[in-house]
Amino acid sequence: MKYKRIPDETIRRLPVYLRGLMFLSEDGQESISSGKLADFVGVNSWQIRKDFSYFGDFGVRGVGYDIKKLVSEIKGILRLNIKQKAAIVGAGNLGSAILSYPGFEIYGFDVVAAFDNNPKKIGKKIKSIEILDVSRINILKKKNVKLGIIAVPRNAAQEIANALVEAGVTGILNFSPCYIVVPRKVKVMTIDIAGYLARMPYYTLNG
Amino acid sequence: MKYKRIPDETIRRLPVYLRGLMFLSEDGQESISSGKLADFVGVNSWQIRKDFSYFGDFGVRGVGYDIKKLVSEIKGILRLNIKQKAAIVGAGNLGSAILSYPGFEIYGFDVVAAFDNNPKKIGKKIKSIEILDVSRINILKKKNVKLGIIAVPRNAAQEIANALVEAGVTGILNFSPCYIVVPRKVKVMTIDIAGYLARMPYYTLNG
DNA sequence: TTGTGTATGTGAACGCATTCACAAACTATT
DNA sequence: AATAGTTTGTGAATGCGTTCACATACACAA
Repeated sequence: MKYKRIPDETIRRLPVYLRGLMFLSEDGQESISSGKLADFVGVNSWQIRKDFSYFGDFGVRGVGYDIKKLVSEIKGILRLNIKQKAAIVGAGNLGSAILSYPGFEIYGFDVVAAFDNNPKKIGKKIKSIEILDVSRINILKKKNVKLGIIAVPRNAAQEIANALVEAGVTGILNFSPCYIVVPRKVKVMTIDIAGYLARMPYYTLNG
Repeated sequence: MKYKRIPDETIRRLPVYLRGLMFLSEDGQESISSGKLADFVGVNSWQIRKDFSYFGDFGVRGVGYDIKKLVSEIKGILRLNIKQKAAIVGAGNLGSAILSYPGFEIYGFDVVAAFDNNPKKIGKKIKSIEILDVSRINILKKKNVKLGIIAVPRNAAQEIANALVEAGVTGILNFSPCYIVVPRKVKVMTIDIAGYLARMPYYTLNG
């Protein structure tokens, strides 16, 4: 094989492959062809082969790919071998939903803190996590939490982002529908749920 | 100007521009330059100009863009002029959060039905929407609902998708972390929340 | 050991999106 | 009316990702 830079679009697809492969692995399967995997995860087989080719020779011609090897390799690339600590800010509807979302554990994420500014919520627990006042976000520094999830109304998002950065967070997953400014060293990913929905009519109503 | 096909990536950015512009409009502003808008929404100014150039001459050189005209044009392209009816399946944590998410209204979406398979939830209301049993999804045909939102555990997602398609839905927003198969005429957009998070360590831990 | 069937790996072609650079068009001022 | 200062609009260059086509490699059977 040849070592190449892994394209960003490939990185974007890796979690898709990963969850598919982990599912198959639990199901007892040991290897799978790019064609079968394609049907399972919804990506073209040639795209899958190209993607895998960026980081090694995992396939055996005539046979397919070794699932366990692939899982381990993808986890390594995404740095999911190490357990990641995360904190969530905003314990409203969306925040609570995210907090109790089962999907994070399979990737090795551990939500260790939750914050809100509503006095009624502070002190209560969700999934054994006590909700703290937002003014205490800086405890994340001590806890060595590097990942923050923002689920607050848009007008508070920038302020919360600032607090998170101040507390040493290097990655922010932002569910507020707005652009937030951070130092270059910090990575922000914004998930604009309403934005997805807003594109729907374009695709379904156009000829 | 020259009429060209609007690239898909431009379509993806339109909701971003739209919410920024609607915000500015409510704020009383009437026009804005690509540079200022760039700072506000987090997209390069040349990218903004290029994007806008695909669908008309809205700018005045030396001045900027007329916000109201832009808002109206973008809404037209995305087909957001007509009020869209949507239904949600799955009234768990995530479903409830989505149901009470304020962001959909601004784009003109109206959630008119909710479904769940948990007998304890059926009959209850969230935001004045009564939760119905999933077996009754086919009433969407009568209600003329074309947009379905799936927020159920992954093992139920495909089944629900089938029911939605059967009920005449042409667009599905899927929050379950799995690939679902539908007829070609139906558009599926999957939002894999955990997938976003899974990519975080790659960006924050790599040199 | 030879042949048949299957599936990978990858260079090359292609297509699409971003970025650049600058001419064109407007305002404001004197 | 002329000049200075902005800001748009867009052809061209660049860069990136997808798709294609096929040589390569392995399993299995006879």
